[in-house]
Amino acid sequence: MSVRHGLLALLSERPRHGYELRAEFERRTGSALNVGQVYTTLSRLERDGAVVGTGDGEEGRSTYALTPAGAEELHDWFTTPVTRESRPRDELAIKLALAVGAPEVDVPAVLQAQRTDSLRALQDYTRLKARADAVDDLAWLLVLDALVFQTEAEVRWLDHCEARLVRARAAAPPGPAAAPVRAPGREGVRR
Amino acid sequence: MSVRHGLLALLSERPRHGYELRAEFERRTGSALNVGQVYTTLSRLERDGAVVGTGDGEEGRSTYALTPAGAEELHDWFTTPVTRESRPRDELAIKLALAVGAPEVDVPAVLQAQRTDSLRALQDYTRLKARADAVDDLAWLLVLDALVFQTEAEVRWLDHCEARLVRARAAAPPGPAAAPVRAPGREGVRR
DNA sequence: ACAGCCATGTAACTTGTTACATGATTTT
DNA sequence: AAAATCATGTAACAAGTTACATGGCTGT
Repeated sequence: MSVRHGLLALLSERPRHGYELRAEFERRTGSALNVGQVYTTLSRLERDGAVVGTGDGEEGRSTYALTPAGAEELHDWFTTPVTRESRPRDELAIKLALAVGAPEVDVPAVLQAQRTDSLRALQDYTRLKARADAVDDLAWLLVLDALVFQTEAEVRWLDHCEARLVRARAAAPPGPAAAPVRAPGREGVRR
Repeated sequence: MSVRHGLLALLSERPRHGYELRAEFERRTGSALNVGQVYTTLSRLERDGAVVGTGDGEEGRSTYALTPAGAEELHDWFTTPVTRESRPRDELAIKLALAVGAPEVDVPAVLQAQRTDSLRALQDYTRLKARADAVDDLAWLLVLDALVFQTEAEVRWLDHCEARLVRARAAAPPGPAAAPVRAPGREGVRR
């Protein structure tokens, strides 16, 4: 619900209309946002009593403002940490976890392709950061920092995966050997 | 589409039925999966010709198998890197980016709450890793490594945010001073 | 007999997303 | 005059998620 709460956050500064919300959201978070979604989200927010739309006289250009209920929802968002359980599935981790068990999958190639892409992305972020530093845009700088930190961690993880794979192959190299011990059951990270 | 492709990956090893798919998916990826979603996803896969269900005689227990089309879709998944653009929005980054502009938001408190939660999660993962190491479950180990790397990066980023905030406040401390320069426009990470 | 797990499936709903239709205003 | 951008909205759909209904099998 990043879009929903993001719109609430922008409306907490002052009332705005849809197109402006989209532009501000993209400018500060660097996350593209389809205009259509702004309007669908705004109607849902209005339905839930979190915002009110002031039908500005004629057609077109209706401005939305935060209600007390919306302010409360926003406050809850800011004070509740983002837990791992609340995040969407990590597609890359799932892909690798299932790749090592699937037949006919060249796992090192998968790792290499991913690393190449991540390193390229890292260069882009560094370039963008230099530009963002010049104009002193705090919000966008924080987002870029996050992207850099995450991508660096990803590259390190990919290296780590390769090392683990080498070790695993050394332990039980060719053909169908004795079936490895299976984990009996585990819990904890479950959503 | 992690679930869709994840199911394809499991079916590439051998045909399975729904309940078993759910159990294997959870066991290897540590990502909880509602049984209902397995069945809805399987029917979509069947609709798209990626799997075939063998209506096993009587009611109950129908087994699903990969088709050539499904194998191709799976191959594409494995060979295409996960780009930043294809990932879901980063809720935490968005939250912080908008928090620094919103009035009446205690940003340091937000950072602190998030850090506490992340550090707690980090401890959990370390404990789980010790257990996973013992039973030698490669897939699950890779997933845990990813969680650790990501969470560590997140904590470092939170520290970094705090430092940036301090610097920003030192540069333009109290009341409404001269309006800071606005970024004129920027593009690149857009989806 | 009953609790609990194995197993399959459906209905309803939410969020996110794209594509499209429409028109006003601004720039070239 | 034409092109681009501002601006609002609707329709349709994909993916994920929850809750529910149903029934078989197993262990106590």
